Amino acid sequence: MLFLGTIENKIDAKGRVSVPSDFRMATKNDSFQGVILYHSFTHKCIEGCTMERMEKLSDATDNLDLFSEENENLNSLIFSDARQLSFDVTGRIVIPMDLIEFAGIKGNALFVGRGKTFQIWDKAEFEKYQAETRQNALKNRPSLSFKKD
Amino acid sequence: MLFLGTIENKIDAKGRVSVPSDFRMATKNDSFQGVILYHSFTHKCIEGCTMERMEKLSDATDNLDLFSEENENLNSLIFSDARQLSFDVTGRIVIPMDLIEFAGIKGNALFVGRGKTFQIWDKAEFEKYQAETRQNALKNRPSLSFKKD
DNA sequence: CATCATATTATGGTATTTTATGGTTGTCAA
DNA sequence: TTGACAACCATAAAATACCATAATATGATG
Repeated sequence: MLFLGTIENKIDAKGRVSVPSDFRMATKNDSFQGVILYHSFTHKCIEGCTMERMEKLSDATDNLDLFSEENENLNSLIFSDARQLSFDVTGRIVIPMDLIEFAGIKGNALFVGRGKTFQIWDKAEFEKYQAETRQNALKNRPSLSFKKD
Repeated sequence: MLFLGTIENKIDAKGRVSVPSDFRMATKNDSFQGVILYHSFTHKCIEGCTMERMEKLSDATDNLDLFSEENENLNSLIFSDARQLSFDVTGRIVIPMDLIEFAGIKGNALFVGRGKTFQIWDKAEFEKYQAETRQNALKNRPSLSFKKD
């Protein structure tokens, strides 16, 4: 299953927030009932995925030379920064404060589906980002077509 | 299976509408019993497809590259706008209000088969669209015109 | 061919469950 | 002991499951 759609939920003072129902459903077949969060390398937002995908990433980096510089960087950048957050009984997680601050989130969190991954934005920041990139993305729209079905 | 034909069904006040039987049949072998809807990038209508197709699209654009901004923007545009809607026991879905408003649908929804995808139109809007494209087609295909004797 | 029976679909209304959210309490470790 | 954090209630609103019926198609039979 995929992370689809855009949902806005409130974050309380403790950083507690409901993960959208559809997003939770997207992980219901996984052994780990929760999500992995880490800061985005390209935008002012939090990125998230399933544990399953993290393991896939790990397998991909395993193919690199153990002592290569690349491997060192990837491991330190991705895995050291990632936190696993499990859902509580009502479907909430507690987002660590440093991630909330990194994304500039105040009060409300925007969950943005991206297929295999998702992002968590401050609403205002997301609108700023969209204004900048939407037209560019539309220009590249022809590349969206399938090569083969 | 393909989405074929054009069927008109009623939408109630909650946005609830029966998906045409033939369209439901087109998804009967999929694991997700429902459809994915998103707003058209080119027309005043809603577009739809199966979850299977979405996953194919995800596989095509997913390259595990955490640092590619282009990849990020592209994924955002498609997946952040998509909603997964499962059929209820009688074969209905609830179309989100913002999509209904985007397409200008009032009362009745026109399901238009397009093979691997389909569209949902307001009837009047669809007829307007058809009239426009017919004229364009005529303009661009002078070879169709009859010779006067 | 007309008519009746049956199955499927479409539609409307209501009841129940799920979700999101806030607040409180318990617990473990620094 | 106190501060951080997880577990535990409680509740309003929203979503969806449920039930009943109408409309349509399908098919059998005399």
